[in-house]
Amino acid sequence: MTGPTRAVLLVEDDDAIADMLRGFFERDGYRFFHALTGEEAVQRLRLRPVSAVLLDLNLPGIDGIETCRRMREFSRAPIIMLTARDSEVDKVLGLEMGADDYVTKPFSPRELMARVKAVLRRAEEPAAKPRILEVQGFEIDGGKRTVAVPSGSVVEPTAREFDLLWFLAENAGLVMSRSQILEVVWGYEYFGETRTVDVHIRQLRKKLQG
Amino acid sequence: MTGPTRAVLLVEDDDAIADMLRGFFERDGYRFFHALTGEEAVQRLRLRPVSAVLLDLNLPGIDGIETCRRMREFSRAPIIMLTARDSEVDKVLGLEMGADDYVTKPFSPRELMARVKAVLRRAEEPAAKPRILEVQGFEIDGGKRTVAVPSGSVVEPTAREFDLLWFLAENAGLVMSRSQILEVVWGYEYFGETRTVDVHIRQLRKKLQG
DNA sequence: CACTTAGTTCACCGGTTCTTTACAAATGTG
DNA sequence: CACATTTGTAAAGAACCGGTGAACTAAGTG
Repeated sequence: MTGPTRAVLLVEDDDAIADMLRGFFERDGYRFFHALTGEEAVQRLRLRPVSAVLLDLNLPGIDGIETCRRMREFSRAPIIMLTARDSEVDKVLGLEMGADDYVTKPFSPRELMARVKAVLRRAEEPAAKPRILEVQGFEIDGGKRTVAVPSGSVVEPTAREFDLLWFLAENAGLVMSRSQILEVVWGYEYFGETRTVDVHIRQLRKKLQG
Repeated sequence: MTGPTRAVLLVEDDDAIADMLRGFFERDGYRFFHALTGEEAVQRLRLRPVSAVLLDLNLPGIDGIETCRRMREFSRAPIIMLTARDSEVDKVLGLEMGADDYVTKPFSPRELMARVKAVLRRAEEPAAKPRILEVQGFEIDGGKRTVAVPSGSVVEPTAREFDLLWFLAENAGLVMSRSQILEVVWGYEYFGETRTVDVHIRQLRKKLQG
């Protein structure tokens, strides 16, 4: 779970389906973007890379296959296609076009999320390793999610606190605005107060001195 | 992966799928053979042994199950079945017939290749060494699938419980999220509730403190 | 069939964590 | 200095999380 927040881009013209999926993904800690058309999706993907694309094949305007092709011109993001049952033709076409997986409608949200996870895992596997950051005498253990402070004692921050510390330590020396921190640590779709950061910082300072 | 070139034999009556898979496998350094019918596949396998057989269940002429049976009469090559969704009957039958794994359609080529690799790996390490993990006074016996607790008594967890314990013990000290645990212990395609993990953990704790 | 066991899901509770808010202190600016 | 802006602190309520009992399903057994 360490590492950057995961984001998915859904390309789907049915708002009801999109809203439903948004719920599931956000509850699971993903950032969720929704594009109504293929053109919009391609444009979005150019602007902000995501961890995976969920691509409905039945789209107004350019269809899913074409969308997939255009995306593949510049992005290697995993693409999961959402297809109607039994459309074998589309399936083969889609896979040739560079899709990574398929889910046939109707699908359960859980199944879809499992596929997304499988795809992400495959993509992330080579790199995934528990790291340890050393900053100013602090040893921040991403595996144990603990911090060894200079005095010798070991602190166990809460989840948010640790994510926050990890982010700051990764970019040690760089000045980060509150909204930058919120974006990365809390997730891009978080609309909370920026002062929340202050409170967590304070909590961290308290825990890390001593 | 030292040794002879890896070769797979696909038994599949759909040329489009076959061509698509050929691309994936050959790009990955496999030799790729394609048979359209069960009879043809059996004959091929007699002539030239392969590292793995990918066997579509829906075949003209003799079906996948029968093909599998005939192959097993003379070959121990790993067989991966390609089945339509929801054909539980076939699945069980296939595994009883001696298949090593199965993949439900539609599948992603990458998923299929991952399965092939897994099967090959298993085949190459014939004697799965029964290991024993020692963590915090617990002796976890992967062969017997039992646990000797510090007090001296020996516990026999259920299958899931043991797999869960084994995974945690292998990564002793590391913090694992529920979804990480689900992915590894339950399997990548598991769609269940994350709280299931809690319940099994509780059960383990109960059994291990004694 | 009744009965057992394993596995999964759910609802609830109590404690922790997170977020917001309000205000004080510090800092910047004319 | 007077004022605005930013930062630190404390407290309180909301939201969340982990532990638990229990219901339920599925599979195996006598």
